[in-house]
Amino acid sequence: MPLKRIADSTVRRLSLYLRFLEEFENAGLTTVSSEELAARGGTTSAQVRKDLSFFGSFGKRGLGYQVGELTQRMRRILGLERDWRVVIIGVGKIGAALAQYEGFRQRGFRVVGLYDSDSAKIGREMYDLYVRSVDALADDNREQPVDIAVIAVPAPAAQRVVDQVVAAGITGIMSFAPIQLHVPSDVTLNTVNMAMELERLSYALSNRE
Amino acid sequence: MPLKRIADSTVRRLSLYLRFLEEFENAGLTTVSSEELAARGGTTSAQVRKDLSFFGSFGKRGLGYQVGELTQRMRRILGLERDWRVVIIGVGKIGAALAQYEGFRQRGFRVVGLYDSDSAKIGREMYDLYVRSVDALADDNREQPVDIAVIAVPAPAAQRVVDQVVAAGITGIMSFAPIQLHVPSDVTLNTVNMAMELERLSYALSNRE
DNA sequence: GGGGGCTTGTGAATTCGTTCACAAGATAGG
DNA sequence: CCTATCTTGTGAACGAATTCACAAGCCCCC
Ligand SMILES: NC(=O)c1ccc[n+]([C@@H]2O[C@H](COP(=O)([O-])OP(=O)(O)OC[C@H]3O[C@@H](n4cnc5c(N)ncnc54)[C@H](O)[C@@H]3O)[C@@H](O)[C@H]2O)c1
Ligand SMILES: NC(=O)c1ccc[n+]([C@@H]2O[C@H](COP(=O)([O-])OP(=O)(O)OC[C@H]3O[C@@H](n4cnc5c(N)ncnc54)[C@H](O)[C@@H]3O)[C@@H](O)[C@H]2O)c1
Repeated sequence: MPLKRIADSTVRRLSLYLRFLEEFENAGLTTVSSEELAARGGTTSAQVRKDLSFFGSFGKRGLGYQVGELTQRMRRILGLERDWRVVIIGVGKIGAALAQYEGFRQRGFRVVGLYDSDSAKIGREMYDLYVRSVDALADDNREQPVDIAVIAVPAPAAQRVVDQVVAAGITGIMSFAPIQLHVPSDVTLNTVNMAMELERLSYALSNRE
Repeated sequence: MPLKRIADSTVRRLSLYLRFLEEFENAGLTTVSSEELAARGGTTSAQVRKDLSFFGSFGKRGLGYQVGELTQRMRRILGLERDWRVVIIGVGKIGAALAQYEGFRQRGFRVVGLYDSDSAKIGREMYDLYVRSVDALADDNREQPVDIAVIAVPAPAAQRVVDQVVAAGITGIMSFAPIQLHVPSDVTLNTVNMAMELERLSYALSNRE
């Protein structure tokens, strides 16, 4: 739908707007202005309107936006009207936390598989799923396609695991390993690098006024 | 040291460069060019040189950069030459994963305290520390100042906890709660919002080619 | 010691993202 | 029906970040 490439910063804000809209919806409000949305998100009303304008024109001049309708539109734009089938690879400390995380399921990200290379874990039931060997991934994906693989293995193993995921035919990857990963251009990769986030904080704290 | 405000994107890249430099150091290389650094990080050599130029001029024309020296400089710039005292508030699934995470300590982020509001957890020893009540935070901080508080409590409790952290006099906060938090301007807040990251992935997958 | 080959450091040009500012609609009230 | 008020949607202006392009410096070798 969008005519030109949408900036990453815009997509992040859409995600925020959606959260605020859901709050407004829960609070029983039926209409909201760009000004009110902006106040919540620490941005400006012009920014909100510009962000939305890339995707169409959803409001009524003089009135604002219908909360229910805009919520629906945001969901569609972000691809949240469907369920996403997610597998977690590496059921260690962070993998286990993610497997149990309710916030994922709430947004339609369903964890449908856990994979590990540790034979002590393979075959065990954890969080209502049986942990499987990474070697089974390609076959499993053929049987029931997976949309997103979450990588939660130690950094030195991450590139190899990503290669296996790609070879299995999975085209969406979210990684928590603090390294730069390489994937073919038809695979979408998103890395959450907590080490980098902490270093960013360290920089900010070290260089205050 | 930097003459003007440094862009967030620049700081993120510095953090990447540091990681690559450490790899080069471990591999025994003594010298590196902006071209080589760029290749690793998926950026351009001009970008690398521009990023570094905000902080000084660290290379030798015709030769490149001394790996050891540049590593040192990066550490100093990012504020990683010292140890940071970190407390984790909310010892649930993600809080526990973070408390055990080696990647933090390796970079000088030392977890020195765990806090929770659950009386079943308070007083228990977990990961070599005794879990304490959040009410003790202000006193504890007076005794031994804390640099960074990691917020790992449920979203509805997060703003209240942040207010307690701020009241206790801690001025660096890293939050994992998927909501917009508000802090006074002398407190530095950094939020890692995994829900947003997943939605970003959802958007990208829904709008490919 | 001078020339050739590299690579840095940085203004200038360009691209990208945000903010401004206002015409175009919409509503409400007299 | 006309006016006052409100808020959207969007070109245009502005500002920030990236990329270009090249002079300046360094090393090596002949
Ligand atoms: N623990 C945290 O809070 C945290 C925070 C940020 C980032 N991370 C990153 O997440 C990743 C995992 O960290 P962790 O603390 O959960 O480590 P962990 O050691 O607790 O868990 C790693 C898991 O991956 C499995 N594994 C190892 N190699 C594998 C392979 N080739 N294929 C499949 N599974 C494999 C191990 O058996 C183990 O179960 C690391 O890259 C780490 O840097 C962790
Ligand atoms: N689990 C994950 O993988 C994950 C991923 C991303 C974000 N998060 C976010 O991290 C936060 C924690 O998630 P979780 O899954 O670890 O939840 P959890 O329920 O496992 O843990 C929450 C902990 O916080 C404690 N707590 C609650 N209120 C408190 C208060 N007022 N003061 C101090 N402690 C308090 C609870 O006792 C519990 O120990 C949530 O905001 C969640 O959205 C979790």
